[in-house]
Amino acid sequence: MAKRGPYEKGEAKRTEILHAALEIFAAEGYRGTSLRKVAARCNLSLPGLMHYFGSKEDLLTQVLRMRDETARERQDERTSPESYREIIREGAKTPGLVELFVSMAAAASDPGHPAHEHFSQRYPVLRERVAAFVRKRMDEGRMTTVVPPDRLAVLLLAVADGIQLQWLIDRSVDMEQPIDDIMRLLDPARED
Amino acid sequence: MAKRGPYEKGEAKRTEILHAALEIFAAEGYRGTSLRKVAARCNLSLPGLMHYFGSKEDLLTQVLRMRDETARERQDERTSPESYREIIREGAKTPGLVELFVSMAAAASDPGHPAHEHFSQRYPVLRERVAAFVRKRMDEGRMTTVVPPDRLAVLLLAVADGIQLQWLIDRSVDMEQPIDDIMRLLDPARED
DNA sequence: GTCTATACGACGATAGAC
DNA sequence: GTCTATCGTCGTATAGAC
Repeated sequence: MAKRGPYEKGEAKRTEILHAALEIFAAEGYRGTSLRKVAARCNLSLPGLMHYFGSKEDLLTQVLRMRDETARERQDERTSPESYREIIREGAKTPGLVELFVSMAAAASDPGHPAHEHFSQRYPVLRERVAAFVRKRMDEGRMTTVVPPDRLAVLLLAVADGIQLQWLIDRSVDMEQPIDDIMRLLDPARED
Repeated sequence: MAKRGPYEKGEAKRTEILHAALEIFAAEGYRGTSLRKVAARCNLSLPGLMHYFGSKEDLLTQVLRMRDETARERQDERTSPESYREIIREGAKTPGLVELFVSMAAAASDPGHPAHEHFSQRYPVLRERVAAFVRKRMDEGRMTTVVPPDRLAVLLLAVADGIQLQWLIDRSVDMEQPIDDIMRLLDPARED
């Protein structure tokens, strides 16, 4: 561990590729972006790029994973309507990545897809985190208890994903408003 | 108009192709299904199929359009939580078509995509239909008025789309439960 | 381990004959 | 209206240089 390992250069290149891929897909979208373009950006031949990633889907999966991790780091441990909005606001800046996320999620419905495991793990984790937040709010008396936390978590995640789908088609759709609306509807102190 | 036009056979073949495409994509999913497979099913060469549709995306767009129309016919004019659930229940039988819908929606975020116009028209229509339903419920005093109908429509559609995304990854997710939950949350007569 | 060169099969698309 | 033939590009696989 004292001496730097033999993989130092490789790891750096791997990261460079992931960043380049993220950039290109963010700019040009999922469709019409080829691995050869990504390879060229990294001054690499196509097989040179494939040395690091088993397949295109493998590369894309790791792009999503990296994106997920940086988003989580920024958010730390706290979950709140504000961090919720923050993530959405961040996504609004990069339509290409939202498109990538949605396309990958659809493709990953096949259990054989490399990203299937990623999403299979991701959703339960997100659900549990949201459920924990909901429970806290309930304890504070700031959230209705007519629907149990785990089901409320599914509902809240659905709102976030679904609004992104509508926004992809029509950028004038406000992605934060529905978040505000659902939170207000869940507030027991609201005046009807 | 009295005599049948010269397009009679062509129209029949066109419909046959659309049905074959829908079948194959429902069975094998969006990914990994080629036009050559669809052409073979119709006893046609690839260029023979392309004669009817300008491009693959064009064909897929018309598949979605056809699917949409049959769904609407079944539903008639009435919009209700029950018809809402009915559509979802129908979708649950054909994961391949749900995947197709989601993938197309993502791809159609590009204004140049053939399906962009389809989705651009579809969402406002759906929103208005749901909003009309919401307004009726409000008038009957069976729905909260804290959030205006048009915003509630966006919210309800987001729930429906979002839950499909979660279900694509994890088929054990109940797609009807969140619908029930949100309707309950919107009911002013609910006991908190 | 890192990378280039080359080749393969399949895809969507097009040109032109019949 | 439908075909055969062909094109360019895609993701992928293999051989081998350094």
